[in-house]
Order: sequence, then C-alpha cells, then structure tokens
Amino acid sequence: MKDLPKAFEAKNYEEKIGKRWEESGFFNPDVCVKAGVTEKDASYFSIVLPPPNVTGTLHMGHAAMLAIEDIMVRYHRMKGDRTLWIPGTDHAAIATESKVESILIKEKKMAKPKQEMGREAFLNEVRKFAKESHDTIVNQCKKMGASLDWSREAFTLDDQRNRAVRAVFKKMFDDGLIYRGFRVINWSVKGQSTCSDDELVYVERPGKLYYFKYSKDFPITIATTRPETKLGDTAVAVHPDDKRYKQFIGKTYDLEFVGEKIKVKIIADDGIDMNYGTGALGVTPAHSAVDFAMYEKQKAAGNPIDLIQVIGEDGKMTHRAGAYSDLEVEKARAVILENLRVHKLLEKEEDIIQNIGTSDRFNDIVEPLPKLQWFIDVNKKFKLKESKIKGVKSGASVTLKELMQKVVNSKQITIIPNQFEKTYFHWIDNLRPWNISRQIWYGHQVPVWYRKEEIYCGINAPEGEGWVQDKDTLDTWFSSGLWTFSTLGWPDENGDLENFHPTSVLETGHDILFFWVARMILMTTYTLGCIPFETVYLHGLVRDEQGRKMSKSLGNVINPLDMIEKFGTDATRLSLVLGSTPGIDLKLSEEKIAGFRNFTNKLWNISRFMLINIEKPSEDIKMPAPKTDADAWILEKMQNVIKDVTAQIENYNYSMAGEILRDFTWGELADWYLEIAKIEGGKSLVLNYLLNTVLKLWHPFMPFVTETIWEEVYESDALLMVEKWPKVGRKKFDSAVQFEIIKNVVTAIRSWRSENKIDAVKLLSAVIVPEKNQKLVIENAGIIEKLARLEKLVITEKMENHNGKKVFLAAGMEIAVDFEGVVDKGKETKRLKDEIDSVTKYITGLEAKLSNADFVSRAPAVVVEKEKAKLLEVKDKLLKFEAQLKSLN
RNA sequence: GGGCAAUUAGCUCAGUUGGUUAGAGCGUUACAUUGACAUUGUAAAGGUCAGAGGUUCAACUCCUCUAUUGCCCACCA
Repeated sequence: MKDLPKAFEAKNYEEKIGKRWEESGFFNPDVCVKAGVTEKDASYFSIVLPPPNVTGTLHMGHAAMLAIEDIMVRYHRMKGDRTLWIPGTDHAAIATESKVESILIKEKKMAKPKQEMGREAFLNEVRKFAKESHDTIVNQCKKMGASLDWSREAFTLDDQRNRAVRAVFKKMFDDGLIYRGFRVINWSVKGQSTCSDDELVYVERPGKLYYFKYSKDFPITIATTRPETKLGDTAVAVHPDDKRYKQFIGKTYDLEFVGEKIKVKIIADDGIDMNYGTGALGVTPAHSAVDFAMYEKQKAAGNPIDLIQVIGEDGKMTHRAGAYSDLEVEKARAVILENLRVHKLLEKEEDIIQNIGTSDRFNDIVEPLPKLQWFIDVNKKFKLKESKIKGVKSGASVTLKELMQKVVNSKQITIIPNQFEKTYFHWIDNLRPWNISRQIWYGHQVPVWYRKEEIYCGINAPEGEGWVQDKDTLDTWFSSGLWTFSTLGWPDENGDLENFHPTSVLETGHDILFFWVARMILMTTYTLGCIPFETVYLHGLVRDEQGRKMSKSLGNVINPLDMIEKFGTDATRLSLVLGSTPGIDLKLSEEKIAGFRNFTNKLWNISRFMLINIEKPSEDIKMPAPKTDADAWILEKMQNVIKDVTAQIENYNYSMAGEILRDFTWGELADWYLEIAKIEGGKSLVLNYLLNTVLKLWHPFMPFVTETIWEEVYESDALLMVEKWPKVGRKKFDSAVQFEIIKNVVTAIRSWRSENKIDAVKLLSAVIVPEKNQKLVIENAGIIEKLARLEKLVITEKMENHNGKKVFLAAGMEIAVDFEGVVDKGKETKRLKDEIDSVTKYITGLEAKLSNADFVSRAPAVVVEKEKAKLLEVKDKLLKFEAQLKSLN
C-alpha cells in the first residue's frame, strides 16, 4: 500500500495526469469506440468550444466556460455517449488587427504600420501574433483539464473554414440575400473601417444642443448637436400635424448657410417629435442613419431629396463643404458656430446629455457616412430548399428573420435561462440589414471579383484576364456563424456532420447572445435547413468580489493560471461552477478558490483514510450488502446522491449537483460514516464501493484529483475518465433509520453538552423514546457506547427539560429526544392533520358552491370551469397529504 | 424612452409547478486537537424573505403598486 503525502499538492500531479489523458486518445470519440470504451451504437453528444479570440490569453470567463463544458463532456463520456468537444480559435478580425497595429506602433515606433509595411508584410505580422496567441490558448485549455478533441481543431480563418465561408457567401449572393448597397454606415476614422450596429458601444456624455436658422430668410429654427453636418442638409422635416410649420411643407428654399449655398426642402414625417427641440429636424441624409431612412422614404414616394456627403472617411470636411473643406470636423464646427454667432443666427445653446456611439475596437467616436457596402438582408423572402425545421416545409418561402424566430419559438432550440428568449426575440424584432464588409486586411476576403462593369461571385476566382477581387474582408461573425457545421467538415463530407450535427449544447456567455448565438442560428438554418444546437446554456460573466468587471486598468484581474498554480486546477474549476447560476454574473475572490482548495484536500484525505481501511481496493465493485446500521445508512444516502446528482446534471444544474456531492462527501461521508468506521474498525467493502462511486461522481467537476487518487489507490493504468457513470442500486435498507436516530441523538447530546459547557457525560442507556408512548430500542446499542467514548460523553447526572425539548436521563433510564432531522412523528402528524383539515374545509365550501344551481347558472362558464379545476387540484393535494400521513404511521 | 431581471443571515448566493420549523458556503463567537485531514473537528449566534396592498383554506413563492439596483435595446435631432 502506498504512503500518500498528507496534503494534495495539485501541481505535482496535474501535468502527468494531463499527459496520460492526452496519450490515451480518449478525447476523440472515434478512439473511444475503437478501444471499446464507448459502444458503437451509443447516442451522440457534441459541443463546439466557443472559439477564443487569438488576441491574447484566456481570462476567468474562458476558464468558467471551459469548466462548465468539460463537466458536460466528461459526464456524457462516462455515461457512455459518443462524446465530441471540438476546439478552435477565432481570428477576431478587427480585434486582432488593431492589437497588432498598436503593438507595432508601440514597439517598432511606426506611425502607420499598415501603410508603411504593405498588405502582405503586415498580414504576416498579424499571422505571427495569432499563432503565438493560439499556442498560449491551447496550452491554457490543456491546463484547465479540458477534454477537447485536438485532432479536430479548427480556426475561423483556415482553408477549410475559408471554403465554408465562400460557399455560404455565394449561396446567399445567389439567393439575393447578400447585396451591395450604398447606405449610411458606422465609420471609424481611427480604424478606417465600418462597424456593424451591434458593435457600437453607446457612451453618455455632455453635449450642447444648438438652436439656429440657416439664414435670415429661412422661417424655421432647427436644433442640432452637430452644426458642421448641416452643410449636408437637403431637407427640413416637420410633423405633418404641426400647425406651426404646416404652411411650409413642400416648399423648397435656396439658401446661403454660413457662406455656402444649400437647397432645403420642407418635408413631412410623422416620426418627428413636435415637442423636442423646435419640432423641426434638419435632414442630413449622408450623416445620420435616421435621416438616410427619410431620404430613402422620400425617394420611394417619388419626392427625392439630395444626399450630400460633407464629411470624408479621413474625418475631414469634403470638397462638398466648399470653403470648409479639409477642415477637421471639430474645427469646422467651431468655425461654423462662430459664423452663426456673428450673423446672429444662433438663437440658443442648451446643455444636454447625449448618447454617442463609439467603436469598441478602435475606441473612437463613430462617424455615420454613406458608403458602398455588403449587407445581408434579413427581411427578404427566399426559398429554403431542404428544411428539417419544424413548421417550415422544404421549398417554403421564408425570411432569415422568420427562421430565427421560428426555431426558438417552437422550442426546437431551448435557451437556458429562459428569460433570455425574450431578450432574443426583442433583438430580432429590431434587426436591420447586417453590414458584413470591413475595410481591414485580416479576415476572409469577400469572394467577389470585378472587371469593368462585370461582377462575379464564386467560390473560386473567375477564369479570364483582368478580374480584381473585392478588397474588403468579412465581419468576423460571418465565419464564426458557421462554426457548428464548418468545424464538422462542411462543405465536404466526412461523416462528422451527419453524426454530430445538430450539436447538443451551445454553452457561452450571455454577452454574445446576439453577436454569435443568433448569427449561428441564422447561418445554420439558412445553409443546412436545420438548427445548429438543441440547447443554449448561457453562463454569467465573471466579476470581482465587488461585482466590478475585471479589467487591467482596475487592477482586479484574477488570472486563471495564477490560481491554478496557487490552488490547483480542480479548486479553480469548482470555484467557477459551484455557487453560480446560469445567466447570472459570478463574483469571484481568491478566498473562494482557497475554500475549494480545502475541499480538494479533504477529498484527498478521505481517500487516504479509505486506502488504509480497504483490504484490497478493487476498481470494479458492485454495491455490497451492508453489515452495520451505518453501512445501511450511508449506502442509502449514496444511492440518493447518485440519483440526484445525475438528475441535476441532466437539468444543467451543475452548481446544485456539485453542492449535493459536497454535502454528501464532507458532511455525511467524512463527518459521520468515516468517524463511525474508526470505531467499528475492520476493513470494509462498503468503503471500497463508496470511494469508487464518489470518485466517479466527482470526476467531471474535479478531474485531476480524482484521476490521481484513482491511479494511486488502484495502482492501475485504467483511466477514471472513461469509467462508467454510477448507476443507482438498492435504495432502501431498514436499518438505515437506526443510524439516523443514533446520529440525531449524538447531535443533540453534542449541542446540549456544548451549551452547558459540560465535558464529561456518561451515556449508558440505549433506549430512546421519540414519542411519549412509544419506545424505540436501538438494537446495536454498542455503537452509542462507542460514540459516547469518541465524544468523551459520560452521563453523570440527570438532565431534563433542556430548552423544553431534550431530556437526557442517567444510566439505565430512558433518553427522550426531540428528533430533528428524523421525522418527529407527533409534530408532523399534527401538521398534516391541520393541513388536511384546512383543505377539507375548503373542498367542502367549493363543492357546495358548485352544486349550487344558482351559482352555476349565473356565473360565467369560465369561472365555473376554473373552480372545477381548482377543486380537482385541491383534491389532489388532499390525497398527497393523506398519503404522507399514512406513510408516517 | 422601451424591454428584461434582481432585492432572502454581516458577505456571496440556493430555495423547480403556492403546502414541514426558510437553507448552504464564507465570516463571527466558544470549545476541541498526537489519531486520514489545522487546507481540521464540534457547537452557537445571526432572517418581520425590500415596503405596501391584493388573490387564497394556505404566500419567500402568484398579481398590482412603490422604492432601490443591475443589464440589454433604441435614430429624439
């Protein structure tokens, strides 16, 4: 028998265990089948890892994700499913490119790296950086114990994924869902690229609202926060019912505004708020998404207005701004305001708080301007050729938006926690065309080629001379939207797609529900006509102990690798899973992780103790027959734990599953059963069985310590990782209750002793009276004596009426205890009788009411039905109570 | 402005169709300690379940309002 160290030092074992897992090849379900660990006809379970961005290292949020998914995966693997967890990374286009750009600026002292280096050289730098990040990420995933099938690893920007991207793009292009349009988009001057609406971060900041007139001869005062854009005004919109302005609607004015000639038409639009500002809106179609919408509305109605772009992509005024051209926007604003003041056209300045859109990635204020871009139309009907979606027939005409709504509405996809379904629908309702092209270099290039007036969209470049490919790249979410099927080989066929798709669960943070989850639903329902996953499990974000976001600037970042080094991977994993609720942010502190480190050590020591007390530990052991009351008690508890833990895991309640296990392991197994085992002595098969089962149940949660113990105890090469998940055996043993009683007697004695500060209590009697007229004789009274010895209890005097509850009598006399934990029959009977009384009274009343012809005829049918339903319900309850009462006696 | 949620012990949170005496971890206090484990054990203290109404035989649980907090969305110029 081995002599194990007193404390579990995680870092002495983790690397070795990790290697054993990897070398076994069992992370790959095909290997499991070949080795006979998994049955050939087993059901499939698959998850894709939300690919981390190759912008750096993993943080606690990633660690939480890996921990939860690994629990799912290890559980299903042990359960016998063909379990696949696919790893991968995301090229994260803009994020990675701008990160590398800023590194080059900082370290190589370049002013404009992209211009200085050129496309290929710059991209090489980005690829180098991405490769390094990727390697770090892979290493970190392995450290977390994540049982990912690395043989299937994918990258959103590799060749295989590129083919998937081109194929989907072309399909959408051919269906007319992808189009090139000239629209107002969000432009980042700093990043020299567009951003999609979802990528904007709104920031509140104080601003000024200026009330002014274009010129003296213009009748309407308008308000604006951005006077410089007013050079691009081509209309003034008022509410059609606004009496102040009704007379002007339809008129066109040729004006001189701060020295420049502009032409403004007065139009009516019922979207105008009469009470805000002056009730009149200067319409700038080129520099406001709202105004652009009005521009299109006017065009559609046959009353077109002009569109004049006065701000350029460089953030300066364009030649259309006349004398103001080439001025920076801010400067132009100052000059124009000064001009208005001089000519007494500025009527009022008002301080306001404005909500301003900024680009998250580039960290600058977004400039709305018109540009030719690629869009996905979510509202256009197309024919879904082959549909496996419930409620949508093959060949049906649908929109992408409808598909996205349908699959969640009809519960083909379940979102946990389900309040996020509401958020999801709300978002879809407001969904607008998705701008998918970016003017950056790192990413999938748009698979469209131009030759003079010709346009070609295809998977490969067209034949012939003179074709030039579109320089734009695709939004990173376009490629990650294909993730569930592009990782399984699509558009090729290798069997994986057929076996593992739709995937079983998608587990990710609730912050990317729209960015990613919704887009995967869009892309998959469109491309394959099926759902990408059956269940979406959203975890909360990991925050610091005060609930703040972890950020470098706050200095409150807890690095997973540091915690792993300090407390071990298992402790780190547990701290992220236990005490967390799906969708709700988790507050994490080092103390919490330390607490779980203590638990891993406890489990280690429980095993050490058992090791000493098990004759010949066997890996393969069935539930043995109990020899003592304590055996019966713990075996019964163990069965319930197997049942409950399994059920909780199946219900995605990992926190609850872990808590049940911890309470059992620490509270019942260690604190009670092992203490008794010390007294009763003897080597026991029950111990063997308990250790075996507990290790299996804990393995998905804390794989390293359990695998280590497994190896040390059984001294074999067999991996716990692929052992079979425990099954519930016999659940009832009569003598279990005997031990439950003993346990409660002991607890009561301890409490009494502690309160009365009495060290020595002599306990000789083993007769217990739970109720006045009923004596319960504990059959193996020896245990009580042994326990008494253990507790150093010697009853030396008569004790009664303590707290009005507990009465201990001296040697040879009866002991009466108000049993807590064990059902107090007297009280419970009374309670149930009271319940039955009150419910019966209610039933009688209801029945009288329902048999009253007057009520039945007068009351609305709905009410009568409701009352009837309620009657049935209450009668059910009554039966339940009566059954409980019966089982009690 | 619209939507979604939260409010339970000093702190972090459970509480699954309304039905036992509302639970756990941490922290606090007292005691214990050669023994599998001080990364320990035993016990105790601590809650008018945010507030006010309502529905019900019965409310932490359902409804309404109020207060506070958080998140998401949105074009108020």
